[in-house]
Amino acid sequence: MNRILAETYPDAHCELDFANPLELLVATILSAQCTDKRVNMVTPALFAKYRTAEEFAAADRTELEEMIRSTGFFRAKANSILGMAQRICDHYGGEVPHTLKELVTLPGVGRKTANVVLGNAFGVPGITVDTHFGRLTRRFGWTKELDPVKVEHAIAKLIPKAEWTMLSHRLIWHGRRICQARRPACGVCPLAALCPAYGEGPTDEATAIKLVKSGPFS
DNA sequence: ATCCCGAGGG
DNA sequence: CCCTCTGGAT
Repeated sequence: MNRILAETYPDAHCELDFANPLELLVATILSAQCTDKRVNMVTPALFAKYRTAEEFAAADRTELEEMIRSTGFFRAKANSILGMAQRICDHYGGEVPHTLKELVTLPGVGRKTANVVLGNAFGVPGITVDTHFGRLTRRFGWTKELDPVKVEHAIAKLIPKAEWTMLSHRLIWHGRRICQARRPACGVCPLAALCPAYGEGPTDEATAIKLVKSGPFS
């Protein structure tokens, strides 16, 4: 299945628009529970107004909230951006740090966000277990784990490190285009013949979680 | 386990 | 109406 994914999505890549590590970090924070398409609608104005960690840290909270409102969770995200920028100024000389350990100390930055920045801004192999990655690897029967960290470790044993970042992009692309949460398009899926969840696949994530827990996939 | 919190699809 | 979208902090 991994080989077919690679052949189907040879050019899969991060679909958030960014020009430097700081922009990617901000865009990834905004992408929580939000489509990247919508993130890309608010970031041009945002990145024109705030260009450095210093400028983000000095941003007016209300103005920042209004600019990112449509991405949802806007108060929490504004708070994360302000705190993250402040800490980058205080502890990292205004530059986005390059390690997972340092990145996850930033407010609003968890393991998933840190791996996105490492993989796409710094070229460090990383597995980014988001909603798509978890759903697809469970449907494929690659893992039964629900905890993102356990999913990450399980896949790390199955796939060579050099492929981690591209696999993440490919699963996300496939999840967006074909293997959608609510209505997977099994009829046009290039993995159909190999997929344990073909046809009788769950049609929504809540159902999927219940089925995985009761153990029909193995 | 629950909260944050908006937009779009079915 | 209900679910989902590249989660993280409490």
